[in-house]
Amino acid sequence: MPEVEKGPLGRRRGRGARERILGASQQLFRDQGINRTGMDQLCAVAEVSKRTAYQHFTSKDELVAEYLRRFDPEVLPGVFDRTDLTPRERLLAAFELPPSTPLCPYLAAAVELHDPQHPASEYARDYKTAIAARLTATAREAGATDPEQLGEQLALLIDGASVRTRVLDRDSFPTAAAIAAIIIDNAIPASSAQQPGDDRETTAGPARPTR
Amino acid sequence: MPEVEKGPLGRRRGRGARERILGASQQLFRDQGINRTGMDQLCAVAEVSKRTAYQHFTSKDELVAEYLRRFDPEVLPGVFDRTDLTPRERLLAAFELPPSTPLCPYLAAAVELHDPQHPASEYARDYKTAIAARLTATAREAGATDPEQLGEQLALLIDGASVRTRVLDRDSFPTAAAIAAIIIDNAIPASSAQQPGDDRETTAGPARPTR
DNA sequence: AGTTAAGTACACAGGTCAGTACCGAGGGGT
DNA sequence: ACCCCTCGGTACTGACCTGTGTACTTAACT
Repeated sequence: MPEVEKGPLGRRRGRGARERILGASQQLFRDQGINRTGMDQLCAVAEVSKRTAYQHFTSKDELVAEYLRRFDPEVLPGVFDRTDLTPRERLLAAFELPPSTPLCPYLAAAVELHDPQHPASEYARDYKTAIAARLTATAREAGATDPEQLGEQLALLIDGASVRTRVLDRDSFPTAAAIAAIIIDNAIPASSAQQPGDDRETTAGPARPTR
Repeated sequence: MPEVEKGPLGRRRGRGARERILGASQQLFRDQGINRTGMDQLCAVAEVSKRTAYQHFTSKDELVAEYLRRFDPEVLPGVFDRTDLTPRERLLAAFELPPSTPLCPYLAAAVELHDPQHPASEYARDYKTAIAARLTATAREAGATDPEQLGEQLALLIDGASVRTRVLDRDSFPTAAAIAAIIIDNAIPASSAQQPGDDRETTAGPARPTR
């Protein structure tokens, strides 16, 4: 029989059922979407019995919320901690995502669930606000005259690139990065704390890869 | 009983079942999403029997595809026909949508269906490409040095504003319009008839009307 | 050892959804 | 008046999905 391996020594698939469930959620929700992924299939992939799953998460909704909470310490936030980059470079680095990035899971969840009251939707809103705040802080660091505005604008560019990449099935982040380079330079008076006029040449590097 | 009115004179709700079905689709798919709208509810709202619905559309998938096809002659395309505006004004007018605009149905469908092979997904791709082409044409008319790039960029801004408005529950089109104003001026040489390559001074001028 | 927490297997309740079958009835054109 | 097309109502099938109940097995801790 296709028993995976729960022999007398294989400790029966281990003790960390919760981790395996969340791992399977990341894979399946990303590949198939939330609504099209049933708990049966999820448990099969996680190699966990359904009973166990519902002992860890009282409902699928709760699992979805926890699944989103799992992305917090990864993805974009890593960009803001790179002290080897100037603030301006950090703002642009947010657009250099690996080509396999599918669709921001928060956007996907908000659209799929279609219920602003759903805990996952509210958490998505919080996350988006937090990302914009991070961008705003970095924009302020970079010397933007209106950091709030620039942060919000950059956040919009990221979301636009993410959703457009999905719909067109073609990487749209270079296009967004080109826009970002323009509005960043436009939002910083002359040069916040450097020699004036010398940001023209630097943009030619990472700001040109449009499409 | 709450019979709506199909009395001996109420002509039984008329002959146009197909129109009522599509009308109900627009309302329900917009308000509840595609996946969360069942055919039973849809038929009830359309005041149409299920039998009739499946005589007009062989499946729900086909209905969804037809529902998307219905948006063609409306929404954005109306902007491009406004001859009372200059090309540049027409590009900006694309961001002045009524505040009740929920989420581009093509984006919603592509995310909800989660299947690039679905006819509706392919049609969404075609539509997005067509919109970008329209923007590109207008950008060329406005004298942009790289109309393809500007058209693609503006399309990304529209989609970003649309999806972000949904997720944040707050109108993001003004933010997108501010970005659009900057990149449009940045992409048009000086006043649409000068030598390219010198986009330095033009960016500071009318690129401020943000939120 | 023995106890307890965690996990397993499997069946099943209860609901929803897409799609169909059957029959009846109205309405419009000719 | 005729016929035929369209629409209505309703019950139904089969699939799938979330969530639960029950009895059993294993790992870890003391």
